[in-house]
Amino acid sequence: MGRQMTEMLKGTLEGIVLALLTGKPAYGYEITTLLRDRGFADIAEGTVYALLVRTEQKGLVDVEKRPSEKGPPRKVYTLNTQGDEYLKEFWTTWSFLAERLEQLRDEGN
Amino acid sequence: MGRQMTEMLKGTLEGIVLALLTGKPAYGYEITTLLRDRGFADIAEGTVYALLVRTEQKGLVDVEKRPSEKGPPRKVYTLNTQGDEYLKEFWTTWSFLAERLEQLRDEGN
DNA sequence: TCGTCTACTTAGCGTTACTATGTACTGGTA
DNA sequence: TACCAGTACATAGTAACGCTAAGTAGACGA
Repeated sequence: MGRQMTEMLKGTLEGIVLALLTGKPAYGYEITTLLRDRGFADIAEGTVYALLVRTEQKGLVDVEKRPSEKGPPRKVYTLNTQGDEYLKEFWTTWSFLAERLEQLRDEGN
Repeated sequence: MGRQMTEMLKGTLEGIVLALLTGKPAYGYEITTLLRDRGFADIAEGTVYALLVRTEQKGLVDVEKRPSEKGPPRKVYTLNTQGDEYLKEFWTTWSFLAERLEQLRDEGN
């Protein structure tokens, strides 16, 4: 992973994961594959699990343990009301930043 | 400053500052005011100075000391060739991220 | 003299993503 | 049976970055 991308993901990866959870609950391993499918090929598993633990501690997601046919039990994460609220703030913050950056890039010639 | 914004600025603030330097050299204090004018009202001075030190150590900018009429001498930063290269990479990285996020937001309903 | 504006510096902190490694279960195959 | 790949989660240690807070220092007006 490039250094720039690593730093840029700080703060955004959380939003990305929460956005992936809107409407459809998912478990950690599943989320890492979803991320890979979306082009985030180099995000380490450990990163995702640590992030999920944090979001749970912040009370943004509800967790349910379900047996798997293929391995250890899955921890299924569901976005709750607080998480939805938090995600809205995320989009607001991101929009602000994206607008300023777009403007800067346009000026760049 | 919101926690989300603080985290999101990691990685992007550097690009923002380098972008501000394209074409027109500037000194630290000036850059903080430029940032404020652009809506980044809450970015601490210390943050900017530390960032400038880092960019200098990475060899992305050239520095020149010039006397000021109103206080201590200014350290004027100019984007050099390496910095320009780095900024290009920044835009590439950011575009990638912005596209994925835009897509995610669109799906969000 | 005091406060304000200009201008830069730095030590310590919290948060985050990455690296690396480990545990544990299932199923296929040699 | 032994081994390996795939599934699924966990965690200790590290690097990088932005923030807080405090400081130094010069110019200038009240």
